[in-house]
Amino acid sequence: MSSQVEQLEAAVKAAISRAISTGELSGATPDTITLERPKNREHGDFATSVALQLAKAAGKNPREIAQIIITYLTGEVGISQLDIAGPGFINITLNRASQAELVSTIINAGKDFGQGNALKGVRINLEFISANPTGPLHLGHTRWAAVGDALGRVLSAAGADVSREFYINDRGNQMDLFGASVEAAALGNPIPEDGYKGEYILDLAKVVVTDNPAMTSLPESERHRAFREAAYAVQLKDQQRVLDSFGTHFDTWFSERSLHELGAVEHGLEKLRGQGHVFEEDGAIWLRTSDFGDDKDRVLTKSDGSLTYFSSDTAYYINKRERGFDICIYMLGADHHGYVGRLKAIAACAGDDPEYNIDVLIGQLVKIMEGGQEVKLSKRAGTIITLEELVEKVGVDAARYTLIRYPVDTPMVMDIDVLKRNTNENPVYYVQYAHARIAAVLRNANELAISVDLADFDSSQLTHDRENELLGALAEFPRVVAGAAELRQPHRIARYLEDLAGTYHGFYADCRVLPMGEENPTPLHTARLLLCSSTKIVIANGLALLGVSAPERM
RNA sequence: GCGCCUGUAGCUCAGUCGGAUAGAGCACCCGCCUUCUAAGCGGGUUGUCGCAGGUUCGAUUCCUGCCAGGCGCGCCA
Repeated sequence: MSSQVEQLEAAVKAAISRAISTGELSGATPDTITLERPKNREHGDFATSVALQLAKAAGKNPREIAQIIITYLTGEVGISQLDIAGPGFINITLNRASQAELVSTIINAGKDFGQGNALKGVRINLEFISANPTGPLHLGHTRWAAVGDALGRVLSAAGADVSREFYINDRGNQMDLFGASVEAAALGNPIPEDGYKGEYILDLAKVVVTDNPAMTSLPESERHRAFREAAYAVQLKDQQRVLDSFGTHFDTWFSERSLHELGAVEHGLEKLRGQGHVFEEDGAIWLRTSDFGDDKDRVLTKSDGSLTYFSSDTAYYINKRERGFDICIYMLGADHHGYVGRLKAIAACAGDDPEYNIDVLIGQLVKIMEGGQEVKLSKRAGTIITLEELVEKVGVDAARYTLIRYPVDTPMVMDIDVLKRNTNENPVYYVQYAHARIAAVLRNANELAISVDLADFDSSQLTHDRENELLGALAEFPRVVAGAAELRQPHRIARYLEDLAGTYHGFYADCRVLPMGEENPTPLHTARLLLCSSTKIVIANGLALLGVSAPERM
């Protein structure tokens, strides 16, 4: 079923085409018509500036063009009024009753309202967080834990086939250092100079030794390995537990080691060789990424024969593509933005289109305030804030919502004190409150035995300005979801929900929903209840896209 | 030096695939609960959209240069 907006767009396009075919307009019909919801309500339900855009090609005054379009648009189903305003805007006012049919659409669709097919058939690999399994997840990972998960939900809602992936960097020096640190802690030895010194290392050591008391008496070479593997397993499990309780779930936990064990690195190298971008120099094997915009070429195999981290990256990308993903999305922190060029170059070197097959999102860093002071984060000093601590302080909903509501390219500051408050400074409550409020109204209606049956819905009852405004906001939802998916910006969902909640609160203040006192239920009561019900669905669907709960009571 | 991001109200930030009077929350002032959740609603005050040019009917939005802040530029992982 096409949405109201799509129908309107088609109608405007058709009107222009007809005007062109009769010779009243010259030029071509634009591919897309932009319809926007005017900020000023006197400008109708929708407005379009096509007439202004066509002015040049048509060689006519924009207002004249608008007039011509209007003559062909008059009489379209659902349109009640057409006006020309300002330099040549066409303001469209919809027939209220036809707009109110949206209520039926939403209620019939239920959880599916907002789902679209803009990305239908597209297989997307969404990789985020991808932390080393050498410590707890901290604030730096938290933004992606929330935003990445929300983006996954949004992309799915737009019809994409999404797989969320966590790449485990379980190979290399860092792992050995990590193992050695835990081992030293268990044996009561000093932690190695450049090892891991957080307090959690001591806790890990205890857990590992408790689980395997015999481990400390193994021969040194075996002991080394045993500690590393045991600590790795415990730490990874801990990360998985924390993410699970945060509501962020992965389809695949992909181990870097497994990439090597499967021979994917050699396979990737062969594939790149076949594409002709691999060369040898100074005893090392290089990928000529500079052919595709990277600053410099990158080493795959060092002159001592060992593999670079970059070689894993290339192998991993090729592996993803061979698993059938069309688009690989990478979500990286700002401190890794220097990787964008080489990641894109990998795709190009593999013969792919770096503009389509790979999409790198860079998230600016998150600062945290507590007690009016910025909390300085330093791994070395041991002042890290973990995801788990943040959730303990402010709760999952507030943490997720706050992290998602800002575009990721804005550096953000989380104020712990504000997030603990149940006030409007904490917009998640504003949105959730609207949902709980509607739930209360619906419960009361149920007690009063007022019909909320769509069969009793009379759309012509909804004539109040507030009702119209609310309907307009509800109608926007599918576009917002599609836009958030296309632009990879889940924060748009949050902003929309805040706007919708505000519109609902305004409606609630001015439009009594339930009968008062001895008053008998009328069709207006039923119509308004159904309007409430559809608003509740949209808020719940929106919050679900963010992984935030929609409470029935607050 | 090169590259990426940011600069919008007193504060924290939206908005910008070019559009009609630039928005929200907080803060400050004033109203609204003897009937649905006041975690709410309504009203008032606040801006050289970093600076300077350019593109055009129209620029906060696009282009160029500059200024300021953050981050990054390894045969590290």
